[in-house]
Amino acid sequence: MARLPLYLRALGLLADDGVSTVSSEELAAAAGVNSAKLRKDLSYLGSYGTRGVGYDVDYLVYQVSRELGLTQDWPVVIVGLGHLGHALANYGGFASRGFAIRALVDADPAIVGTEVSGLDVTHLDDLEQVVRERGIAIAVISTPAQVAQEVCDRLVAAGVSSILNFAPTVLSVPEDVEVRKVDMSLELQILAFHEQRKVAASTAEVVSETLDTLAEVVGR
Amino acid sequence: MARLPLYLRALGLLADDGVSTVSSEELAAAAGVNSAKLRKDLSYLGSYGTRGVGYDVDYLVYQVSRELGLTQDWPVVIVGLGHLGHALANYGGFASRGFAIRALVDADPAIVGTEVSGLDVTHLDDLEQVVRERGIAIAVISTPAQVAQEVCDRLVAAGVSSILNFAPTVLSVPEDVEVRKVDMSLELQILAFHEQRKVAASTAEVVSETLDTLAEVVGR
DNA sequence: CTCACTTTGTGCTTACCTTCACAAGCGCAT
DNA sequence: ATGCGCTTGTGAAGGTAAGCACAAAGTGAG
Repeated sequence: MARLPLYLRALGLLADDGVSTVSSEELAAAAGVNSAKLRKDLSYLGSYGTRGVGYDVDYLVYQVSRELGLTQDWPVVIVGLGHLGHALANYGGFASRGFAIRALVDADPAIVGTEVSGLDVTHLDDLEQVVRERGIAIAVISTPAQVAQEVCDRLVAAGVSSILNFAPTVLSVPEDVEVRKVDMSLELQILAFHEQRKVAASTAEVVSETLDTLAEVVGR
Repeated sequence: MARLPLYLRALGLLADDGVSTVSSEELAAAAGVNSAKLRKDLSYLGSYGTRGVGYDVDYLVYQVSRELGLTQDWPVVIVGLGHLGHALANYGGFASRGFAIRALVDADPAIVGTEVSGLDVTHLDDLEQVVRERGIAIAVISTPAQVAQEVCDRLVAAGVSSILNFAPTVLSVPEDVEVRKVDMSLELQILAFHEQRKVAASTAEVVSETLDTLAEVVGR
């Protein structure tokens, strides 16, 4: 389930606060979901709760981590070191959540060879070699959209089977490869859509009120 | 619908290629969705297609943009100028898609007053003032998780009604405020989950094959 | 030991979303 | 003018997920 990481984060915060036991109600509130949904999700992993008491935080953290495959560190390559790639390379949230950035790759000669966040930047030409040598199964694509598909194809050919795509393109991959995409413009456009509807709604309200007033006046 | 931006991007690419008419089948392939779904989504906006022919690309771009509220430029504020905030401020994809970054806000005195991507960085203390003066309705939060809720509350109080949250926290807001979140670790964890299952599946396969072999041997 | 209280795990209903399949409509060739 | 082929728009079926509501199960006090 795609909500497990959310629960895991909430559990981590609780553990940091020294909480040892949590009810589905509390955890659901912390994760922003319905409590029945949370219990159903957790029951899918097995019966790790105690009726009348709740869930043991540490034990649940372990079980959820295990289910998510986070008991080991996954080696990750970041391809494309523009502003976004840099930000991702420097983002501390990865290391603390079971991911180890093991390679940085770019095509720009001005960047290749320099050190970013403690890692040497490798040239795109050596992509396959780096992926194979370092046993990388998960890749992050933060290149321009034009080259994203080509990079993707090469990653897949080199054995990568999970890709996180920040480029605004639809990537086509074999069905045994998992792709998730993050598109910031797209998210903003969805917000604009709702914003637009709010404005339209309030305009309609004003029009409606105006018409009511008119009707009153005419009715007199 | 949350897929309209996806269609819009595909349509933009087609328009750039000089394509004037497109069938639902082609557009669906370009956007990576089912053609029936696409037709139903578009029919919700009205009947803008011609049977036997398809959709006029330019006209459809206009209609979708209108529905998304992208015929005007939305002013946006970015709060938090760490690596990610910088990347967002420099991202060209916003301006070309109907968004104008009008303000950058941070709490770090070392950054306040400097210029990033052609805009002066304002101090967090002046957040409300900037939002009101520049008529900002959409905000991007790229601060550390600890201060995200506080920043969010202040934004809402200042009149912002749509928020794109990059901080790994669940924000609580009044129900008339729309929040969308982008959490990169979360996406990676979902990938790790699938990766994990692939490994588990292939291990199971090996075990199963081994058992088969054993059964054969024993059967002899 | 028993009873009252708490919280999990889950059967069932409801709502939504996806997809198939086809009638209706349009253009073009003859 | 007529018929053929293509594509849209949509009714209906199927599937999936959400949430209510309650039985089962555990705790602790008296």
